[in-house]
Amino acid sequence: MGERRSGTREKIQAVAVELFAEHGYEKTSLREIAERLDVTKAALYYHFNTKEDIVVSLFDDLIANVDEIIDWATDQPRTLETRQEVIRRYGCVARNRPKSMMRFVQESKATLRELAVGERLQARFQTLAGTLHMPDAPPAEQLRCSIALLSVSAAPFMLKELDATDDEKYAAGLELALELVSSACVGGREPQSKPQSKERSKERQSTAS
Amino acid sequence: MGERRSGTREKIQAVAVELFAEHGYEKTSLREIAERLDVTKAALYYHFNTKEDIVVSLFDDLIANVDEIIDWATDQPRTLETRQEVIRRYGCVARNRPKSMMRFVQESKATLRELAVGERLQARFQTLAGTLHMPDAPPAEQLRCSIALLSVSAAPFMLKELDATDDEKYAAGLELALELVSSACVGGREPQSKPQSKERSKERQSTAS
DNA sequence: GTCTATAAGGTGATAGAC
DNA sequence: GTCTATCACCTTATAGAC
Repeated sequence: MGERRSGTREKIQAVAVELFAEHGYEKTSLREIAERLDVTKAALYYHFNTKEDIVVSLFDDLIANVDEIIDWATDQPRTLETRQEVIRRYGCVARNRPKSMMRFVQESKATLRELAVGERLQARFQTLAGTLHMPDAPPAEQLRCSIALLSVSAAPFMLKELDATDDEKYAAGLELALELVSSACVGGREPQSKPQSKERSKERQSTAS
Repeated sequence: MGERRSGTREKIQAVAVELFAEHGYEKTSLREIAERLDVTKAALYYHFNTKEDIVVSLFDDLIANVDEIIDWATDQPRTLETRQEVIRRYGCVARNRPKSMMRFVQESKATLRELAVGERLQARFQTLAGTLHMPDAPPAEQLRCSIALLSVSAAPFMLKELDATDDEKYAAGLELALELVSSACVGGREPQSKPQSKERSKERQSTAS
């Protein structure tokens, strides 16, 4: 289980995700990736069978990590605490990868949709968002949850023009995301006679960063 | 100024934006567009000089409409009312075009970035978001404003899985967007001693749809 | 305005030497 | 593991007839 490999595979992945995020998947040619690594195109084919396989390999552990969050959330009571923890965990997962990865996911959705691994990703995000609200929650509620996930993972490149550190931007995304899931009503209807309403008043500090 | 043309140009645009949004710009070939219209590739080149020109033409009046909102907002006092009106107007602009257009903008950002018209678009959105907060607003505040614009224009395809009409989804996006710009603090610091604080307590009805 | 025919170029991918 | 050389394919775009 040691690093017995030369690490070329990982270098290919790192360069690829960077170029895919910046210029898009289709416009990034294997020639371009190879040139950046000072190898030839053919060398890439020793490590990956196809161009698409590079993308698939990129998202393998992201998907696994999201699945872990989903599994955890499914076993928890649907409380405010749980929703906040889902946001925090997803924020950690997003932060623990190259920034360009979430950027690729967010800014090349049309491409990823064609790639089948994109469908898998999309399904996970859908399910993850589903853990943040009741199944029959109203549209605005469901939208709020999807946007909370976006906020906690996409802040650094949504605030690209802003002069601040990535840390500050991630913190801002987390702050907003927590606010979004906290103002959410738990059930499908207005939260006025539900027993869950006991959780609805103990928050409102930001816990940013 | 009448419709003296055969309308082929408009048909090309309509088909193109649909395919670009669904499969992405690069993966949509001119052959594919032509086939859908039962013409040949060469016919497209009578109406547009290049493939990129089709995209440019697509966004011409969207950009013009956004500019109008920016111009209007610039002349207004930076009040809550103004911010809400910006959201409403942008929501109208987004609704008044094919749904696939905003989808293309949101889901093919990497591609559009390479297309130069994408840079123009992006600059407009940046400026429009800037009208929703003070120049030195904290990161979370700026993020909230960007996300409000996203919410009001992207709800129908962000809620793709949801079983509801587009009208309901647009309404949900508007509701959330208004909430986001309403909970925003006006200045760069906490709103406690600013004179603008008089506007900060007359809202909190949703005015959805 | 639309067609047929074709040019020019880049792409993903493979074969086989080292 | 990486190379050279090559392939088949598809693309955008153009020329010129009708």
